[in-house]
Amino acid sequence: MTTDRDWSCNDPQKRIEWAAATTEALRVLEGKWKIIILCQLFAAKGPLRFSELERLIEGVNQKMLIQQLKQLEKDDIVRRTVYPQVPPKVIYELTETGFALGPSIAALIDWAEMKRQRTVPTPADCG
Amino acid sequence: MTTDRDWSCNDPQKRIEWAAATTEALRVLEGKWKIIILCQLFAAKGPLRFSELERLIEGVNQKMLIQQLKQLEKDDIVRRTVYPQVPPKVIYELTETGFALGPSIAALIDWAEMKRQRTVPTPADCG
DNA sequence: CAGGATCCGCTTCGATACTG
DNA sequence: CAGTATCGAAGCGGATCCTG
Repeated sequence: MTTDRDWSCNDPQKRIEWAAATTEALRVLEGKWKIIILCQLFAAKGPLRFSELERLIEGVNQKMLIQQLKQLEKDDIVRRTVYPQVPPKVIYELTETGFALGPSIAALIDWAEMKRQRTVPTPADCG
Repeated sequence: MTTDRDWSCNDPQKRIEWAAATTEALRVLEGKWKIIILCQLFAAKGPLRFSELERLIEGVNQKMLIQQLKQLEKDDIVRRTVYPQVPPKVIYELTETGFALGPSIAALIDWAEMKRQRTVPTPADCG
């Protein structure tokens, strides 16, 4: 893991520039559902249909899902493929850039799992 | 890396339950500035003062920074320590749970860096 | 099935001004 | 320095109706 990498910088001005550039790059992940969408796409290990995403992501509605997918597509994180048939079929999958997020997503999923195991079996539940 | 881990599940119902639980766990990272804040705290390899965070995170305003930090504190991701002195000094640092996000954060930073290097030197700039 | 368009209320965000 | 208070702007969420 790269946990021990050193991003700090002796030059305060460069440190701020680095921070600004990082902020800018992460801006494409802004949006309430984007990381969750990416988690599901990554965990699926393959393309997902719109309806599958909708079912996997609890609490999202069509409008928001479409909006966030559009932005991810525009930012070249996911690719949208339309099959010209009736009824229509549209699949979403990670682009190369999106797939490069794999390590982050995997680590996030692991973290979520750990957090869940740590918080679910609370002693308070035993009365 | 855990990129080759298998989170998929043969049982569709369990797959949906897993997705819901993951969504729920990731909810604490919702908010426009949280991941960016965590990136900066992680890259700093130590506590940061409020004013330092403010300087490092371009585009954030005091109100949002305070709000997001408060939520992160409530969710036990960051710890807030007040030094009772004049002028006031408050530091923020990762808790154990927050620090456990290290691998994700590190990978996100790497991704941002890669994305930057890939998109900045665009051939279009050469006319 | 996979959207698109619009309206509406709610929540979040952003800018400025002010406080201990 | 590290916050609060306030207010307008933007984003989110739900409902409804429509297209191919």
